[in-house]
Amino acid sequence: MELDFNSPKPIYLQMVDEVKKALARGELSPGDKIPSHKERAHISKVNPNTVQRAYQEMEREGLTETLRGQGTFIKNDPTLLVQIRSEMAQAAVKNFIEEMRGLGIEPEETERILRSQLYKGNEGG
Amino acid sequence: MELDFNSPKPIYLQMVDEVKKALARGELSPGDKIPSHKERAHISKVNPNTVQRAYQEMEREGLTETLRGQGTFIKNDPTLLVQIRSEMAQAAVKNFIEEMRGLGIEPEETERILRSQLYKGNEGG
Amino acid sequence: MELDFNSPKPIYLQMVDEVKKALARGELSPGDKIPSHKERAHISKVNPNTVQRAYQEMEREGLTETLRGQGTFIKNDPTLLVQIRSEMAQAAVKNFIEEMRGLGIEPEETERILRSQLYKGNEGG
Amino acid sequence: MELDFNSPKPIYLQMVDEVKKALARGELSPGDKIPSHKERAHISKVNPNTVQRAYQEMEREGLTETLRGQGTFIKNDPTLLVQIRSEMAQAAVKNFIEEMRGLGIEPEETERILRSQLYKGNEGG
DNA sequence: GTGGTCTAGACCACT
DNA sequence: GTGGTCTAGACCACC
Repeated sequence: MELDFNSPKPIYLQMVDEVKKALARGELSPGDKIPSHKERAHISKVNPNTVQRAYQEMEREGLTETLRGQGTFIKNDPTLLVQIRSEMAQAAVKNFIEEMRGLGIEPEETERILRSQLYKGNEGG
Repeated sequence: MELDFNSPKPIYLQMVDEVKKALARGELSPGDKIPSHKERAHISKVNPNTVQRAYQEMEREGLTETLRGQGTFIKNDPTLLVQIRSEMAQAAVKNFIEEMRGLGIEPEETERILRSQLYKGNEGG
Repeated sequence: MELDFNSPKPIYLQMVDEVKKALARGELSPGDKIPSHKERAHISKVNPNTVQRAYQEMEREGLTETLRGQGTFIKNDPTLLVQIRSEMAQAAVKNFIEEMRGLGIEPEETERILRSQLYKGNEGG
Repeated sequence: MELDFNSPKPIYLQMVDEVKKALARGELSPGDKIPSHKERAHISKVNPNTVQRAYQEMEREGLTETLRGQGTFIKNDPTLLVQIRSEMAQAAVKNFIEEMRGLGIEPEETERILRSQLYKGNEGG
C-alpha cells in the first residue's frame, strides 16, 4: 500500500505496482484518470520526476495512455483488469513456490504453513 | 545458486540468502566450511569484494564465524538450521499473503491458486 | 489531415504543414478562405488556441492573410503554390537522402529501395 | 551525425538513432562497448542523465545490454545489424513516399527529383 | 569508474 | 495546470 523508501526496489517501480494492485482490487477502473505527476508527488512525498518515471513505465507497458495536456488515464481496455490481476497473482505464486522449494520445504508443508497464516488476520483484523 | 544481476536486490544479499537456503535444504550443515571468497567469486563469476561483503553480512547476522587462517564456517549452533528455515519460510508466507491481499484476492482463492500450481512441476524437479 | 498527437513536432506546426500540403495538392488554392479557428478546432479535435497559433505562424510565413471580420485566406499570390511545393519537395528529398546516407546506404541502393516501394500501393490509394 | 538541440525531437532519441546509424554503417559492431554515459555526455556536451536515458531506451529496445559496473554493450546478436538497417531504411522510404504523396507529387516525378539530387554530392563531396 | 535512482528546479508545448 | 525534456548534482551498488 505504502512506498518503502528503504526497499532496494526502485520507488518508481513500486508506484507502478501500486497502480496495478489498485486496478486489480477494483479501486481503479479502465478509463479512470490518475492524478497528475505533481499531485501524486505531493501526496506520496516524492519528487515529481520520480512519479513521471513511474507513469512513463506504465505507458510503456500499455497500462495507461496519456492525452497531451489533459492527463494520464488507465487504458480503456476491458480485458486489462483480468490480465493484470492474473499476471500478478501468477507471479506471486510462482515466486512463493520457488522460495519454499529453495528452502527444501515440501509442497504439503508449504500448503499447511500457508493455511495456518492465511485465515489469521481475517478474524482479528 | 542463481544470482540475478538485474535484480534491484544487491548481489551480496542474494548471496547471503543462497547460503541460508542451502542450510535450510540441508546442503550445508552447522560447522561446515564455506569456500574462500576468492573461490566463491570464481564460481559465481562475481567480484571478490562482493563475496567478501556477503561474508561480512553473514558474520554480522551470526550465521557464520571466521577462524583466522582456517576460513569461514557455518556457526556450529544446532538450533541455527531450524531458526533460519522457519524465519525464511515465515517471511515468504507473509510476503505472499500480503501480495495476494494487495491484489484483492480472497484467502480461499489464494489457497486454490497455490494448490493448482504447487503440485505441478514436482515430479520433474 | 492526420495530426499525430504523440509526435514531438508541435501540433500547430503539423497544422501549418497540412495546409501547405493541401495547397501543393491543389485542394486549396490561392485566395481560398480557410475555416475559422473555432471551426478548424472542432474538425481536428484540437484546442482553438492551438489552431490560432498555427494561423499566426502561417501569416508570419506569408502563407495567409487575415481580413478583419471576413476570415483568413490563402494569400492570392500565383507563385505561392509552386514555391511551397518545390520547397517542401526539396526538403523531403534532402532529408531522405541524408537519412539513407546516414545508414551507409549507397545511392544506387537507395534508388532501388525507393522504386521497390514507390509503385506498390499506387493503384489502391 | 550531430545532435540538433533545436529539433523538436528529443535529444535522447536522437542519440538512440545515432547509435543505430553507426551500427548500420558498420562503425559499431555487435558486442562493442559503447562509451560510459559520463564520457558520452562530455563528448556530446549533454547532461549525463540525458545520455543515460538514451541508453535506457536502447536497452529497452533490445539494442544493447548492460553489465553491472562494466558498461553498456551492443547486443551480441548477429542479426541485429541487418534488422536495424532494414528497419530504419524502410521507415525512411515510407516517410519519404508519404511526404511526396502528401504533396500530390506523382511517383515518376518523385523518382526523377530524387535522382536529380542523389548523385550530386557524390562528385563534389 | 560504471550504471541506476532520486531530488530539485527550469523551460516548453498544449489545454 | 499537465505531461515531456533537460540540467545539475547527490548517493548507492558493483567492478
